[in-house]
Amino acid sequence: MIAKVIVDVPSRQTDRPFDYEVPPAMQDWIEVGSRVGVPFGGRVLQGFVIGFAETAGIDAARIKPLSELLDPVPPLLPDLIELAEWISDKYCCSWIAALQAMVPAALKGKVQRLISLNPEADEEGDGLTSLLPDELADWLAKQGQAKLETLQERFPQHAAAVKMALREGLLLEQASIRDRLAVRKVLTVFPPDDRAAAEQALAAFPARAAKQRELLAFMLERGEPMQLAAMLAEAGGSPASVRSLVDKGLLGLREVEHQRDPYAGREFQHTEPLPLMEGQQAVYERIAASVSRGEPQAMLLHGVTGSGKTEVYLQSIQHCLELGKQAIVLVPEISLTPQMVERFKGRFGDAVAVLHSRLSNGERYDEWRKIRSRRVQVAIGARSAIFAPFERIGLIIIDEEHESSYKQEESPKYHARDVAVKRARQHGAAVVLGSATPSLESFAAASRPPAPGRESGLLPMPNRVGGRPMPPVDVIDMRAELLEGNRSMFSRRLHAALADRLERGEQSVLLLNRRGYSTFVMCRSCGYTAACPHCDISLTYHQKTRALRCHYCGHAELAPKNCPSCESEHIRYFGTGTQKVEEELAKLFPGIRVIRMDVDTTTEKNAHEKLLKQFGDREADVLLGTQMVAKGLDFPFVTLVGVIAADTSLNLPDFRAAERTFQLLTQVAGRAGRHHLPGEVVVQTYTPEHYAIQTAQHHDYAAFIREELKHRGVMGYPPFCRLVLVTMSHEQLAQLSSVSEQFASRLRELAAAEGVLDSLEGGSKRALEVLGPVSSPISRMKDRYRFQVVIKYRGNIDVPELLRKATAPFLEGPQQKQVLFSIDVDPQVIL
DNA sequence: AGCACGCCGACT
DNA sequence: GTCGGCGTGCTC
Repeated sequence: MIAKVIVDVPSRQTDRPFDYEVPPAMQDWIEVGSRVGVPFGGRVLQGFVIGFAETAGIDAARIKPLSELLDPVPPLLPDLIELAEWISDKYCCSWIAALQAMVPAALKGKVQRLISLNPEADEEGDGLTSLLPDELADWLAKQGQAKLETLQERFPQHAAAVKMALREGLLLEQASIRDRLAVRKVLTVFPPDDRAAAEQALAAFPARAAKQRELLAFMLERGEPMQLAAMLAEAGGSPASVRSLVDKGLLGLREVEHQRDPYAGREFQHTEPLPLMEGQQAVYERIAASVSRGEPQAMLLHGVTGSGKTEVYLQSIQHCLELGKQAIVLVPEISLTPQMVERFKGRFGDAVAVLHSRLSNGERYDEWRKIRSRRVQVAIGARSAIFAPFERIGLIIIDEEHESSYKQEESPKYHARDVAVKRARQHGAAVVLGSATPSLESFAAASRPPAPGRESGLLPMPNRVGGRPMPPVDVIDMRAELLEGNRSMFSRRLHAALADRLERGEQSVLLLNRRGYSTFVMCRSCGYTAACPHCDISLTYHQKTRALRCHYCGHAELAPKNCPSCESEHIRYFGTGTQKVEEELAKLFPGIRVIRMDVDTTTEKNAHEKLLKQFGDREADVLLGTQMVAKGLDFPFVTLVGVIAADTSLNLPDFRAAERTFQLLTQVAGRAGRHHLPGEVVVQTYTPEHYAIQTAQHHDYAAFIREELKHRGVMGYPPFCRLVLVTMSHEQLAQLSSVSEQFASRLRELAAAEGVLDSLEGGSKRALEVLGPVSSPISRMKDRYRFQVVIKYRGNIDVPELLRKATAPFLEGPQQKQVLFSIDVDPQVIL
């Protein structure tokens, strides 16, 4: 039997299955999805089995056997192997990158070399064994085998002898894959097996062994195993006293597998399904019916903020579980807050696994294993939770589906929404995309007339729970404020509204809608800005270390006191802006309590949650922050939302700028007046006439979509076409320029040969345009210049295949001199 | 990615 | 004359 294995080497040349012989002993254990150790080019590597064959595709003499099977239960399932192939094809990434994205990092095995004595050495009696230092040989004989590193540490002086012994076969080296982090083991103390004997011994204990006596008595009374650390903390004593009790055979001490549960010991208030409102009920029934049918279907749940989407999710999942199927819930990382987790844990208790980026590798591995071992039926998590290894998925929910964080920016550059649709097709599952502000792509897809006999995929929930009105939105023209002599960053309207909330003891949320979060350095006298010497980008200032750091390559330098260019002292560090707003607030409203949420205040672990909790407990009057305050917060005493400068995101040179602004304004406006107190929203802007702001003001998604679709149609952007961004990079500008030109023209030739090279403005069903090459927005990174080509196309065109053909000639020859190609299918940002 | 095999400079 | 530089190419 031959196993087809993808080896863990991130290189284009090895991105294909390699054939290995399956040793007979492994045959009943190995499956598609198994993780194996394989000999590869003189060393042992990790790989994944993607299939089997009777015979190998190459000369039988070259086939090697698999060296080990790494897990009794394969970490991947055949459907995920198939999905990995689909991802590698669609997103032009290596197979191994796609596979690796599906398993927790803890399973990325490392090679470990084990050294042992060769029992057959010196049978000829040539005396070679005497060359091995006795202390080393004795130690090894006792150990059985040892890690190479341990050997090196212990016998640094015997390097030559060890090398010789390995060469001569006195020592054997065995390479093996060890997980980065296996199951965590905890030293656990066990009460005596023989109670009577222990009690006797206790009575006979010498008086000076008081501590041992005490410990033994403690364990006898407890009668059940206890973690060593916990026991010592509770009963006092030292590990030595435990050790001697163990040596006397009175206590047991063993390593026990410890299951980490980040939510252990936390009580979750159990909740019952709430009665659904009319609008919710209709949507629920549609979803439930779809889950019951078991046919793949994607639906767009378009529900305004506060319409009760989460309750619909919960009951739909309930229905899915009752059918004996599993459910996956994706939420943006930022809204995976304790509030959210609580709602799911409260309804489904221990049937939920939670996967988010704050987990340690070990914790994530444990949550993942709960899924793999069928101990849970619901997985809730960020983007990568779409790969939860369930076997019968009935429902996949993607909350806030318009969020750009569903697109992974590193390879594999997949979009969780598209992967979800593919995975649902494999399982016959329903996909529910939920949003108050659906992406244009999803809206367009859901609005297409349904196939005959099928219902539309659009599920509207236009009303808020309890009939609460949407908060009124005031748009303030900051140009007029300035004309009338108000040079403050707060309009008179916002100032008055804030004063009013303070007086009434209600809370406010202030959003500083700034691009990025970085702080940069500029000289006010000559205009010098600190830039990275390796990248075409400003350095960001880090308060803690007083260092200037490059976000892209990690370059760091000490922040200068004087301008390096003109020696002036007028060098200034420009913060996120939130600091400035905070200062201004303190000046205008003495005694105001402000919680600032930006990169500076949320770098610490759990800082995010802590700050939100403080705000929820009404320890502050104002929550001031960047985009992160816009999402998913639900605080009853928030009655004012202020947006300090709505245009900053509008003016970005990106085709989604208007969409992002509309989404942000709508989301943040939805934070106000969610409960009994009525809310209001104040939006400050320099372009009040812009349709994104106008439509957000009137909570009019339909009007926004109409206008935005018009623009996208004229400009030729999604959803009217699809995009692929190809970025090329090289140290030498001339070489890059030449290759990128050749690549673009080759791409055009290939498209023309396929008969698809055509302006998108023409009426043909299949059309493809190649734009560029042009310099990338970040024109140099890590000492490499960057050029990009954008492909726009519509219709059924195999662009990945086209790209494979187009890049092929540039991937030959010496690799180090090559132009590097990076392909981003459906990019979020092209600028 | 590594590791081995293969052609040209500074050493015993 | 050899040791070793890392360029190039392969890994079932």
